[in-house]
Amino acid sequence: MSTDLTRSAILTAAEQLYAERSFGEVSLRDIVAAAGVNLAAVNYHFGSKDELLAELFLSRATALNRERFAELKAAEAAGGGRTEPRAILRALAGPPIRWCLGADRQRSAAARFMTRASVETVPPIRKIVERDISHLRRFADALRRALPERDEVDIYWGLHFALAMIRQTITDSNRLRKLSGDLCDLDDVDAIIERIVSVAGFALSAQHAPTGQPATVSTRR
Amino acid sequence: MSTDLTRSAILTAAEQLYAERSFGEVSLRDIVAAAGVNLAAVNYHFGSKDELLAELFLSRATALNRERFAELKAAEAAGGGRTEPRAILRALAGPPIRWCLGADRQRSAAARFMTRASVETVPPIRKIVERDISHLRRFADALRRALPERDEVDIYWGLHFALAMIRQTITDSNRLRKLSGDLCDLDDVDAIIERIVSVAGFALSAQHAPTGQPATVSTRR
DNA sequence: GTCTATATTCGGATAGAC
DNA sequence: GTCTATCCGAATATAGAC
Repeated sequence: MSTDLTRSAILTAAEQLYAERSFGEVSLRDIVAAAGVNLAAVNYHFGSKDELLAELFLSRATALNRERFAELKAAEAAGGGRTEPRAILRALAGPPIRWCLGADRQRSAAARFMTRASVETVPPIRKIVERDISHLRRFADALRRALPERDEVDIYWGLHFALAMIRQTITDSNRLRKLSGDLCDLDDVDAIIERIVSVAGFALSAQHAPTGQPATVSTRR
Repeated sequence: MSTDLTRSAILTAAEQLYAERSFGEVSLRDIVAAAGVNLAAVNYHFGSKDELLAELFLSRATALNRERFAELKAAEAAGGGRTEPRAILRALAGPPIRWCLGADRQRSAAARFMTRASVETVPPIRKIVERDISHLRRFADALRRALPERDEVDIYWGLHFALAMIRQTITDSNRLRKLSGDLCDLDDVDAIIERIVSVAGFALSAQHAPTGQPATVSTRR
């Protein structure tokens, strides 16, 4: 391990390419060209293309989860007995949105890479993504404890929608910018996070009429 | 043209395979095997793999847009001068969600194929997807007319989030089912559409605090 | 229009020198 | 650990018989 320059050059180059094109469309030759290393180095360091992808994904997923959990724990600690649901949502949405829209280019690539990889059907990724459900469960549990009076179904749908907005904002922020004629400000990262938190919070907390009727709003706090 | 059985067999087989695996992972050999036709038939009928994909995507996108616009026009006609925003959102979310979660297997594959294809980086698709922004603009305009007092920015973000929830529900309904321990009922399609409409309606209509403070809800209707 | 057979390209992986 | 050269399989595309 240690500080292997070749190794990390491959990882960062692969991440940047995978952020914009799918797994099948990026060849090892593309990667080594971008990294400025030799073709054989990939197999030497990682064994195969699949294993390179798996290691990259696992590494980023671990880092993202660490950040999310740190914020979740902080929110739970700050809330004492009853954690604020919006603080939980903020711990979920904050890290990936800040990664994607923040100034750090590598972090931004990492966020886009991860959302792209999460729909990839390649075996090594599927396995890791499925294991990732357990991390979501931590957030679901936190929300259930924070909103014990709510129907569990609303909690899960709210989580589902929160993830939807996070993903869409990571993958399609450019379309939003174009569609809005640059009206939507994608530089104010905190405002975007609050917007997602606000909408997801509504999804969690409001009554959603089964059919036809408009939803009524239960004001909390 | 006419009723070419081979042609349509290829299209439906390709659609079903693309619904579950990405473009690069489905070979022409997979497609012709599933369709029960000869390998050379693809190039004879479509010219190339890319052109097959493009024709398939264009065909489905056209059908989906037709359905969405029919509902949009009906909503606008029913509303007279002032169209109900939720009816507009229903015209956006209803067709794809019904396709995906309804009983028609081919339609379901079509919905999943389209969301998968829309993130594909292959040239023929990119072109069509980008042209698709104009269809979204129709919905954005309808919402602007329906909510003239709202900040345009909220309209665009609401549309963005609506598309996010639609996409996530199409691609990740299984994860939701698993995460919720089968609590979330994915068979009640109308209830799901109403839930999306409800949350997207909130995104459109409520104040989203710039930072920190909880959002306040403006009750409509 | 449909088939078989084949040309051609491309990409992942590896052998073996240094 | 790094390089060159090469192998091998897979997949698209096509030529040409039927």
